[in-house]
Amino acid sequence: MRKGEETRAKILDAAEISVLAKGFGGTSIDELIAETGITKSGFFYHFRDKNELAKALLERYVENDERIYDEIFSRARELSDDPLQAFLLGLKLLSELLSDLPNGHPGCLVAVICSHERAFDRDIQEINRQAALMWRRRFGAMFRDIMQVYRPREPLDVDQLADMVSTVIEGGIILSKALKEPQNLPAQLLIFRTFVRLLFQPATL
Amino acid sequence: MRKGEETRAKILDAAEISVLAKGFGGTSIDELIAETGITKSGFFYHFRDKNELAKALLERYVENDERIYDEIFSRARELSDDPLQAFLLGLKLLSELLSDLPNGHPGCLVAVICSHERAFDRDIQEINRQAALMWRRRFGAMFRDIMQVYRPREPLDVDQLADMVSTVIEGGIILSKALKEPQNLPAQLLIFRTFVRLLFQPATL
DNA sequence: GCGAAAACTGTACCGACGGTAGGGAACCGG
DNA sequence: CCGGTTCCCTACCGTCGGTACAGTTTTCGC
Repeated sequence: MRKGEETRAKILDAAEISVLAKGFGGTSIDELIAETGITKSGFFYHFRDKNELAKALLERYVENDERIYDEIFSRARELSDDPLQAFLLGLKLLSELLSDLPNGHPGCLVAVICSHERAFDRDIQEINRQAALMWRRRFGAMFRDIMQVYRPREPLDVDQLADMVSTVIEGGIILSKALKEPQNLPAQLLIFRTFVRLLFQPATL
Repeated sequence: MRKGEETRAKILDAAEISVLAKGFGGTSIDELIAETGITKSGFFYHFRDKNELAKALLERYVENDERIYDEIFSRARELSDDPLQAFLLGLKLLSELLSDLPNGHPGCLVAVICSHERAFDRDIQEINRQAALMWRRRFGAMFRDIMQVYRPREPLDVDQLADMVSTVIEGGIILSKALKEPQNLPAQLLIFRTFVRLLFQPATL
């Protein structure tokens, strides 16, 4: 029982690395079984087909993603009672975390799935959608808290503003990869941070 | 001679649709030749292999992309002499264009290539990088023009600010797809527009 | 209208890959 | 020691990317 989960995890580890580097089509099952030292039958014992592998991979990825966000923003919350300051601090911490990754962000599985749309069944697309909705809820709640205290200088839809956090992260990942400038993603996050600060800054002068 | 280019274009048309929908791995040559009514030998007469197809596809995509940006922002420039107003107008026009696409943005080939990194040779990755650099130059020039007239409320790196345009577009495409909300991308662009307006707005009150 | 190049077609083949089928075997807790 | 879990082994299938190469049609310049 525990052995099975161990093997499963090893497969998922190898698959995640390969998928983020080469896409799903570029990831062969033969390659995964070679890397994990398992046989083909062993692989298909754990996953009915490649689609189920993708599903398990995405589920694990999203869970982990949520955990990281939980950690960062709860830590930021501990450091400041003010919801705006806590959010800005959270963005800073996230930016630093991303900046410390030696080879840059390895890529977002949600984005990879989006680039393959039709190749996956509705299950997977629904997991993807729910992941994006969870981001929206998370950051939306933060902006609502902020708006209890600060008035934005421009009226903006809270959900759209919340989506912008994900937008900047996903877009930043792509640009970092295209430009081969890993520091681009954390930089983009900091610019967004400046925008948010500007948005809720009380009118000075 | 002209016939050859016609066939080539037909292949590229079919390939672009399929690649944006299913990724490169999900696009089979057999499928492309079926759709264009060509034979396999005919396909390989035009493209040595799949990699060369990808290269031609990306080159064509980037050229077209540049053309669209040229049109939109030169039109915006005609409508306003003020560089800030022209840029804000350009974003608005772009947002409207994207909003009018019935099924949303079909996807960005540059982003697809990024999700497949290792599967392509350096040629293609270099084209991708150059495309992102051209975006940076384009929008960077606009922001420099703006800064000749307006002082930003916060000091920001011009290139990073320029990259943010691409970031929001790429990220918006992904989020629109993940959420299955095509209107998300134009909405994100408008939020960014608000941010830019805020950034260069002279301090009021 | 003719000859040469361009633009294909047809056929046969290869290895890699995703996936299926089914018969085991080692391990492990009760 | 039984039985489930967790695999391994072998053999096989269809699809796909790609090669090889000979033959045919289409197009274009002269």
